[in-house]
Amino acid sequence: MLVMGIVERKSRQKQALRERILEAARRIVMREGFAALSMRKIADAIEYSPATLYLHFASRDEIAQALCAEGYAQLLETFVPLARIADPAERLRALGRAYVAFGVAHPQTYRLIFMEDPSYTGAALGGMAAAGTGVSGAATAETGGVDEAVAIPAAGTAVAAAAAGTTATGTTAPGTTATVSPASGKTNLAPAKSDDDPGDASLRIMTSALEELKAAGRLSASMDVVVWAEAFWATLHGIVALNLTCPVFPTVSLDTVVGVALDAWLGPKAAVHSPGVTESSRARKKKSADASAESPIEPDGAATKSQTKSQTQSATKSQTKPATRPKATRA
Amino acid sequence: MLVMGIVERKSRQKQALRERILEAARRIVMREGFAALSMRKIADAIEYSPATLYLHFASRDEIAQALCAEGYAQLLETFVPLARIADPAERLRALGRAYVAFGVAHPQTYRLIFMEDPSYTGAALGGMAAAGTGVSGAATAETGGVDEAVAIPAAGTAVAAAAAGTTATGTTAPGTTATVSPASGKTNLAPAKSDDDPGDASLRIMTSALEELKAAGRLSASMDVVVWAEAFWATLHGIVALNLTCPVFPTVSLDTVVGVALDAWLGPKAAVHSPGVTESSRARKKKSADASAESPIEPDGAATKSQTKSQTQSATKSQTKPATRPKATRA
DNA sequence: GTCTATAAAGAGATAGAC
DNA sequence: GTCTATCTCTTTATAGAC
Repeated sequence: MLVMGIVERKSRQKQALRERILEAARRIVMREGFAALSMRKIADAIEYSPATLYLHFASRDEIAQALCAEGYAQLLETFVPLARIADPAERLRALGRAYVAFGVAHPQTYRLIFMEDPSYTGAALGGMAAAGTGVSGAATAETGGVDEAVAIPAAGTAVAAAAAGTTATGTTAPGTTATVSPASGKTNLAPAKSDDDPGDASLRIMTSALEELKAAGRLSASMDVVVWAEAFWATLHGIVALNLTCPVFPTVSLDTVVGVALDAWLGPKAAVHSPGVTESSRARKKKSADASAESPIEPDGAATKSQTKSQTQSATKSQTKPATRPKATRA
Repeated sequence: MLVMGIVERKSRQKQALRERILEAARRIVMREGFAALSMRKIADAIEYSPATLYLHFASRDEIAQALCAEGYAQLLETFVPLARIADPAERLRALGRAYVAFGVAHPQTYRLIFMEDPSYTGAALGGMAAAGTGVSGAATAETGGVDEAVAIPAAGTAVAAAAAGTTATGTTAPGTTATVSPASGKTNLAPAKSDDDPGDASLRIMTSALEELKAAGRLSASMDVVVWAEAFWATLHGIVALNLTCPVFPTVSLDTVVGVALDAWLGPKAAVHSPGVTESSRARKKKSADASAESPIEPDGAATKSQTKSQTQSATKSQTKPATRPKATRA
């Protein structure tokens, strides 16, 4: 039974190196963007030869997907505490603000998981995919189809599991699925929702809030929850994405834009109907940026926005078109 | 005076080749994505040597920016006819739908101009940049700052100019600024709005509609037009961007999501207040996808969505990580 | 398990002949 | 103006010695 221990030690060592690889990869992505991630750079960073990496990951892509999984878990994590907010509308507001704050705080991570490659983005959204399996037919337009009747306990379980396995800095959770294929290994993996998928869990947090909103009569009964949720998400994503890509996007403060968007979807604080409002309460105006506690945050490691811009840019290009830089050689 | 003619002929020939280069580049981008664009590929396509390209463009980047300018003009073009819609709310709805339709119909073009590189995205948005010059301070939060008082004729002029020089298929307009630096050569280029900038023109179309809306009392008087416009844009961008990047994004029909989003911002057809509604008219529900005339469109050249997905993906990777593909060699 | 060395492919950009 | 030839540099991934 001694060999057992040796085997385990070796296994631990192997795991440890795997961690180091991911850690280095994560740092590179955060500093220089995903496009600048190369096997060589990782190898240099951990002071191993490139060949060694292939003993732990079959390809660069597999590393990328592992990073994505981390990113999703990290995002989900920021949602978890907010799921306890009693009022569903306020909960959705908080989720929205947290979502944007996350994107702005971790631009490269956000880019990686939501703006880079469809296969990366799709990896953690298996649940949605399974539900709305078709491409864009008028399939689930009725009112159900997806997880209309999800109970919050289910979401809570999944959330807790995902959150537990992930540290605050985003280290890979042992239980987190790193590759795509063996999706769960926990419950059924083929047909419906994979149940411990971060994307799914987030979706459930949102839809359950929406269900409550609807049940409370604050959302038009005729509104399809899924449609609303997707449009709402798109709005948030648009704000983040533009902010990351368009140099001049929020001409005004980001908080202000987010506030207006939340008002548009949830009403200026009071009761909600279609996505409408009771027109009385507009004493708030654009001062809706009161929850500014979570907005001025340190970016991934890239400093403030204008810096992030040029930095990201040069970094990106240094890999998209890595070659030559002959001016440095020549001039 | 004969030499003049010869000079002109040569100049025409040079221009023609420049066109051919851009045309080839455009085709490559549309088919395989921007990441797959390389000088060699262009050279092969037009059957010239790579070196020749450098007589017309200083770098790959310059070609990319020329393509961006085309893309912006192309997008602006789709807006022009809609600027004549009388009702400002309906006009904004139409603009929104057209925007999304454009993004879906020309995924690679949209990616290039709005999702790729901040410098590309920023190139055509000089007007906005000039106005809100700072990065994100609470600068223009008051109510003006940008072009609050723009008249529609001004926009009309710029629009006409841009539209005239650009054919339906998106061929480079002779008058269109290809490089970044010589922004206009027409009016003042340094301080304020460059006036013939597509991004600016589009912005003006939108803000003027908003001004009318506000003047008609259908938009809360306290609402900052610029903020509203930016949030509205973000929503549309989010819908397009998610659709292009997230394999399963619109679980339901894209039109439905767009319709709900438009309702959220403009109200379900009737009068508008904050971004609210009169709660009466909800006989429409999600049947708001009546203007579906412009939605089922042929994509850039990439077929339907699911195909676009995998295709884009492999194409993208074929340049981001172009090397090796040794399985093909080996297996 | 880890390394060295290298294959195989591609990129952007330039020098200099014609 | 155009091409050939080349430089410099990058990448992923593997083979085989240790």
